[in-house]
Amino acid sequence: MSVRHALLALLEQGPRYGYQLRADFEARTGTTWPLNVGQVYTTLSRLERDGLVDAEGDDGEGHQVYRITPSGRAEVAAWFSRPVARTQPPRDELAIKLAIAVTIPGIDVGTVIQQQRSATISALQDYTRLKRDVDGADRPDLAWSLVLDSLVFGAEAEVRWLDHCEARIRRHARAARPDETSPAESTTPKALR
Amino acid sequence: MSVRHALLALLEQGPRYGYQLRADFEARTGTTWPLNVGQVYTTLSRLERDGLVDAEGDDGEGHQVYRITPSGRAEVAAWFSRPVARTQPPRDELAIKLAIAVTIPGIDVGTVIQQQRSATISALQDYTRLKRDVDGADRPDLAWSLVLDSLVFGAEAEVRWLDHCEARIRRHARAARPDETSPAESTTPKALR
DNA sequence: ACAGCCATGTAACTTGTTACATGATTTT
DNA sequence: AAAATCATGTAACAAGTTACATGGCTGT
Repeated sequence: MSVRHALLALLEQGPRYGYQLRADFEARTGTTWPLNVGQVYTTLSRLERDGLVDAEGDDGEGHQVYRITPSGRAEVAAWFSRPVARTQPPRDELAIKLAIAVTIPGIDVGTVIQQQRSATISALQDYTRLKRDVDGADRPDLAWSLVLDSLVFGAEAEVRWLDHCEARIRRHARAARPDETSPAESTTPKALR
Repeated sequence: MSVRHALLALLEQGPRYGYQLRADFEARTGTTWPLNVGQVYTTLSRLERDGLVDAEGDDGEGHQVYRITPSGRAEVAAWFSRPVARTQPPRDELAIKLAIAVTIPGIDVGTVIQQQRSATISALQDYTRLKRDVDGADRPDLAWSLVLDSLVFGAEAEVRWLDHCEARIRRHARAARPDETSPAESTTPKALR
C-alpha cells in the first residue's frame, strides 16, 4: 500500500495529474524506487473507485487532474498518525532464505552468507556514492537524502546480521559435531508420527 | 516471491503435502510470519502450473503429495546462489512516509517520528521476550532464533534512523529559518513551467 | 526528419491474502 | 458429544508491475 498512500498524500499539496505525481514521488525517493508511470494511472483509478480522489476534467492545458476528497484526506491523516505496524512486518526474503538454508542439508550456508555480504557491501558503496551526489547538489534534497540514509542504515544492519549468523552457525556446528547424532528434525504434524 | 521460493526450497527435503509445508515453514519462522494454509495450496498450484513441482497422487494415507522437479531444483539452486538484490530493494513504507512528510506542509514530522519510535521500541521488546522463549525452549530452534535476530537488528536500525532523521530535520529547520525564503519547490516537469 | 520526452491510458499478468466450504480424525 | 486440529481446496480480490498503444510537442 506504499504507492497508494504515497500518491494520495502527495495530492494533499493540491490537485495534480498523473505524470506530475510520478515526478513528485521520484523527487522524494530519487532513483531508489523508480515508479512506472503506468502504475500511477492504475493507482489513481483505484483511488477514484474507492472515493479517495475525484477526477476533475481538463485543467485548461489538457491534463486530467485529480483532487483529493474528504475521505481521502482522512485516510492520509490516519496513515500519518498510525505507525507502520511491526506486528506483522513484511516478509524478509533474506531472513527466510537463511532460515531455510540452515535447515536443509546440502545447502552451503557459508557461501550464501558470503555472497550476500559482498552484494550488500557493494550496494552500500553505491548508496554512499549516490549520497555524495545528492547532498552535494545545487539544491540538496532532504527527503531523498533521508531515504538514502534509511537504505544505508538497513544495509549496515544486514551486514551485521550476516556476521552474527556466521558466528552463531559456527558455534552451533561446533556444539553439534561432538555428539554427531542429530538427524534432520521432523516437522511432520503430530498426527502423522 | 518469498513464499513461493521458500515452499519450493522446502520440497528439496523430499515430497511433502500442503499442510506439512506450512508446518515446515512455520517451524523456521515461528509466529513471525504466519502463513495462511490456503496460500500454500494456491502457491503449490502455481508451482505445478510452472513445472517446478509435480503433484503425485495419494501417499497411501490420503495426502496429496508434491515432488520437486528438476527445473524446480534448478530454480532453488539459483535462488540460493543469487544474493537478494539490493539494486531495487522493496519499497520501505516508513522511509516513503517520512520522505513525504518532510515535504508536505501541515504534517507534524516530529510527532510521526515519535509515534513510530514508540511502536518500534515496543516491537523490539516483544522480539526480545519471544527470543528468550525460543532460545530457552527444550530444543532451541536455530532458524527461528536467527529470524528473530534479523527482526531485532532491523528494528534497532530503524530506531537509529529515526533519531538521525530527528536530528537532521532540526538542523535543517534551523538552517532554513534565518533566511525564511524557501517556498515549496515545484516538481512540475520542465515543460510546464 | 527523427529522436526523445510529455502525457494518458489499458490489458494482462504476478504474488499475496483471506474467507469460505467440506470432511476426517483426534482430544477433551 | 463437542471442540479442536488435520487436511484440501476454491473463489474472489488487492496491490504491484510491465508492455504496449496512442498522440502531442520539442530540440537537433
